[in-house]
Amino acid sequence: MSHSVYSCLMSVDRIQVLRAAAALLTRKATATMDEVARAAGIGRATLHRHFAGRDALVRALEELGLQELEAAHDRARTEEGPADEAVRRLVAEVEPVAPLLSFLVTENQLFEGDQQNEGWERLDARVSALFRRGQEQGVFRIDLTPAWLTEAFYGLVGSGAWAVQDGRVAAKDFQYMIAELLLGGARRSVEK
Amino acid sequence: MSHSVYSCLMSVDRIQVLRAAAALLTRKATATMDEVARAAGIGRATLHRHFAGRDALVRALEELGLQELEAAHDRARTEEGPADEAVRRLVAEVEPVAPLLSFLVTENQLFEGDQQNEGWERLDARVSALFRRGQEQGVFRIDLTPAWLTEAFYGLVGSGAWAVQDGRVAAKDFQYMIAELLLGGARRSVEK
DNA sequence: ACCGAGTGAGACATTGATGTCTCACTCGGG
DNA sequence: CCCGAGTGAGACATCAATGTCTCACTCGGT
Repeated sequence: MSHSVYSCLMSVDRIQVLRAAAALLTRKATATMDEVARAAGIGRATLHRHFAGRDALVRALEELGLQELEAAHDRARTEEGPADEAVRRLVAEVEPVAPLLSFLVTENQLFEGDQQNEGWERLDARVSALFRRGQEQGVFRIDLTPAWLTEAFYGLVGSGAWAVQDGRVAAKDFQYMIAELLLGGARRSVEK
Repeated sequence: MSHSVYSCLMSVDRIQVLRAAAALLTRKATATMDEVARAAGIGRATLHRHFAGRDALVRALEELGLQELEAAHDRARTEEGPADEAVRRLVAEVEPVAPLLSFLVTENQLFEGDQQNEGWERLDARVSALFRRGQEQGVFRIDLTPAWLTEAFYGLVGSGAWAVQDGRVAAKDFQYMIAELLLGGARRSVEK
């Protein structure tokens, strides 16, 4: 019995395999189970022993991503202080999960309504609440709905992840580019 | 011989089939050739007569999307006037192509380097030039690279298309939401 | 040294999409 | 009216990925 209780029903092996899978699928979303197995340094049979099938693998990745995003929110303490600063902290904490997030988002678009993991709703609610809080604080404009700002947040994080991956943006600029555009926009403003 | 010369080597039938395919694949990127055929109201055999295979179909859609995006640029006259107004015009003209654009972008991420259609480079260059022009005019901030602004533009248009499709944003707000966020950001500014 | 759980490699069967082909049918021009 | 190009429906063969199974091997604990 080599299993040991880690985090939440995840053995150490599972987590490592999942990380490798995430790293690969993030770059090549259509990767084969065989490719995933090789990338994780294990045999295809063993991969199947961990995850019943490709579907189960993606679900597990979804679970991992959701956990990490929730953790990012917690660390960023998005309920505290000025909303714009909270957004900056959130972008910073989300950066490591960005590629996985963008994979899951595009993958989710394929789940045409079947049954969405309720984790996304909770996450959406958290991001949305942040923007709403900012509006109530008078820090954010009220003519852009929290729902749209949430959507835009995901979109920009995804775009940023791809831009970095393809070398069109330096990795060190990731946080700045996203936070600045999201908060301040492209237009040059007098107040800075 | 029912073929007639339209636009650019495209018969009328082809265009109509492509439009139907775009409408479907935009919603369900993994749709079967059979589903595409049904959606276009033709038989699978006929679909194959028009497009050698799924690959050829996607390439044709890419070509269609590129043409429409170039046309949108032309109509928006992105080389004229203040850059921020040009961006607004561009967003407005791009709106009808947004779903197709977002499909092609996510699809392109799968073409891992094989051979990219050079049309994208030309398009990127055009968008990028617009932002660079804005910077030179002093209208846009210079600390966000044109490359990133271009990427963010695509990302926001894609996010907007999905948000509208899922009903999270009203279709009539599409242009405003994107242009305002891209230009002015989320933060409430004193100058308005 | 033995033993057994877990593994990797490979051999299958299965499934779903794809591509090709044939064959009636239709519809429009001659 | 007839003819033929183009079509839709369906019958295949093909191919790739998947899922399942077996078998020999390894390595850690005893």
